[in-house]
Amino acid sequence: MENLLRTGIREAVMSLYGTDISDDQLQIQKTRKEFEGDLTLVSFPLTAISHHSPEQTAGEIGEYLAVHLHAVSGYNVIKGFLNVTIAPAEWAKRLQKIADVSNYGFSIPEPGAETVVIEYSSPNTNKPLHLGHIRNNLLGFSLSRIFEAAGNHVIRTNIVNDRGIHICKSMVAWQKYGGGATPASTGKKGDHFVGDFYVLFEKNLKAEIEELVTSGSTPDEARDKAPLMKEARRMLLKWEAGDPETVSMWQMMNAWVYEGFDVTYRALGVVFDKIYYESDTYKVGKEIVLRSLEEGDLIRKDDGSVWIDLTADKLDQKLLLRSDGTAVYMTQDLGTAVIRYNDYHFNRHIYVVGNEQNYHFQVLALTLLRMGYDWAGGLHHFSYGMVELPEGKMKSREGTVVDADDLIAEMTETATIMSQELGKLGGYSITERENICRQIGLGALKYYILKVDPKKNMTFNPAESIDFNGNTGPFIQYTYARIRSVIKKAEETGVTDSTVTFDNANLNIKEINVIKLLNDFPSLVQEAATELSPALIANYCYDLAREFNQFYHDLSILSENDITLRSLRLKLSEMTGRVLENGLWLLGIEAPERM
RNA sequence: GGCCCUAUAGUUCAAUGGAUAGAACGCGGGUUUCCUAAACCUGAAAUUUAGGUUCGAUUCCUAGUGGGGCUACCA
Repeated sequence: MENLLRTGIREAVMSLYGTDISDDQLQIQKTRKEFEGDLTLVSFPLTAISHHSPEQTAGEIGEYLAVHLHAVSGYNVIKGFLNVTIAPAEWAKRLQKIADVSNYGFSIPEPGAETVVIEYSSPNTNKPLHLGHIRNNLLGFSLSRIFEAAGNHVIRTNIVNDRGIHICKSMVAWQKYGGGATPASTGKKGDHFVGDFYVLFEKNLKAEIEELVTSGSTPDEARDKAPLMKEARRMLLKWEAGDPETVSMWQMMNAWVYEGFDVTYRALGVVFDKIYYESDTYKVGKEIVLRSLEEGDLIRKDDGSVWIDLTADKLDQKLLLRSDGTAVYMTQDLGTAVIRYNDYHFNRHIYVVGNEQNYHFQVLALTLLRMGYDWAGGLHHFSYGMVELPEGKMKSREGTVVDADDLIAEMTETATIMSQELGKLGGYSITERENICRQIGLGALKYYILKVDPKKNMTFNPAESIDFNGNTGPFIQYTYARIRSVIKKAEETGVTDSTVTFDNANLNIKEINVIKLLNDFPSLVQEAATELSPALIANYCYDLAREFNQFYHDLSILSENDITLRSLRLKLSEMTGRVLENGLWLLGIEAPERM
C-alpha cells in the first residue's frame, strides 16, 4: 500500500516539478489517529524542489494523486502534512490478498539463508535458576523463534558452566554435611538440593572467616586460609587432575542439577538444539591460546601468565591464561566459539547475556579477530538489562533473589485464584483448569518481561506488577480465546460462507484499522529480526488485540444479516486470531482456545 | 580515575527527526435483555538541566546532574 503511494508521489513530483526525488526526501508515515486519512506524506523536505510553501506543495501533490491514483479516495492538508485516504475497496482487496497467503507472516528458510546460532540461558550448576535467568531464557527463546520466522536456520544453544570453584563448594558441603542424602531421598528438586548445599557452604565459610577475623586476620587473609575454602580448592585440583572419585561425585551432582533444570525449562517452554559444557570447551580454549601465543599474537609475562594487548582498540590488556596455566572465563568462551564455528559454520552468533558482560564480549570478539578468525565478525552480544525488585537489586546474600520455580508456581496460583473469583472455570475438567491457569500465569509472566525494551533495566514487582488487565499477556490471550469462540460458534451454526469475496466490500473505520495492522505483520516480523526485538512483537500484539476489541465490541458478527458483511467480519476475526496466535508463538506464549 | 548503558504522567512501559508525546495500572465518571464485562467508553496527570544542529528535537551532538554496570590470575 505504501509502495503504491510512493510511486504515485514520485510521478506526481516528476510531473509537477520535473525532478526525481530521493528516498529520504519521500517521508511517508501512518496517519495519526486524530486526523482523517491512512497514510501521510511529510511535505517539508519537498519544498526545496517545489519552491512553494509546505501547504501548497502538499495540496498540489494531493490533487495529483486524487486524480491519477484510483486507490486514493481523498486527501487533506494540515500544515505541511498531506493526509491521504485510501479507498475502503482497496483495503478490502488487500484483505483478500493477505488472506490467501498461507502461514501468514512467517517465511521458510530458502537456500542460502543465514545460519544463526543463539546462545542463551547459560546457567551455573551450583544454583537453581532465578528471575534474571527467566529474562534471559525468554528473550533468547523468543529471538530464536523470530529469527526462524524471518527465514533463518537457527540453532538454539546453551553453555553450561559446570566446572570451577563454585561447583566444588557445593560438592564439599554435600560431602561434609550431606550424610549421603539425595534429591530422591529428600524429595527435593535436584537443582535446589545442590543449591542448598552451596548456600550452606557459604554460610559456614562466612562463620569461619568471621572467627579468623576476630582472632586478628584481615578479611582477605581469612578468606584465603579458611579451612572450607582450602578444601574447595583442593577439590578443584583433584577434579582437574581427573581423580576418579571426585569426577564421579561431580557427575552425579551435576546430573541432579540437570534434572532440576529440565523441569524449569519445560515449565518455561524453552528448548535447546545443542548443549555445550564448559568442562569440554575450556581445553580447546587453552589450545588455541597456546597456538596463538606461538604465532606471536599474544604476550607472555614473566610469571608465565598469557595476555592479549587490546590497548590499540581502546581496551586494556586481558588475561587469557593464569600463571599456573589454568583457564579463565575468557579462555573457555574462546574455545566454545571456535568449536561452534566448526560445528555449524554460522553466519551470525548471538550471545544472550546480561549487560554486565558488555566488556567481556567486546574482548571476546576482538581477541578472536586478532587470532585470525574472520568469522568472529559475526559474533553479536545481545545485551539485556538487569531485573530489579522494587526494593532494589536482587542479592543472593540477602536472600532477595526471586527463584524461577517459585515465581512460576506463584503466577499459576494467582491465575487460578483470579479465574475462580471471576467464575471462569465452570464446566472444565480439573486437567483443563490446571492447563488454562498455567497458560495464563505464564502468559502474564512472559509478556510482562518481553514487552520491555531488552537493553533497559526493568523493575519487577511480584506482588503488584503482574496483572491480567491492560497491556498484559492474558489480555491478548483472552482476545484470542474470544475469537476462537466466535469462529467455533459460526461453524456450529453454519453462518460461514467461504465463497464470498470482499473486493467491493464497504468497510468502516474500525474494520480498516484492523486490516491495516494485519497488513503490517509480515514486515514487522522481519523488523523484529533485524532489530533483535521481541518487544516490537509484544507491543504489536497488544495493539492488535486492543484494536480488535474495539471492532468486536460494538459490531454484531454472527447476527449480521448481510452475508457479505458477516463473512467479512468473520474473516477479519479469523485472521486476527491467526496473527495473534503467530505473534504469541514468537514470544513463546501459549494461546488458549478457551479461558 | 577511565569506559559503557540509562533518565518520559503517582507507578510500569511506548513513541524510523515530524502534527495536540501514546498506553496500562492506580485515581474520578459511565456502559451489561446482545457472539466471553479478564471487555468497552470517558476525565485529570509527564519529556532531568543548560547549550548546539534543524523548517521542525523526547529522539542527533556537547556539557552538567541523578540511577545502574564494567574496569578480578571469579564465572
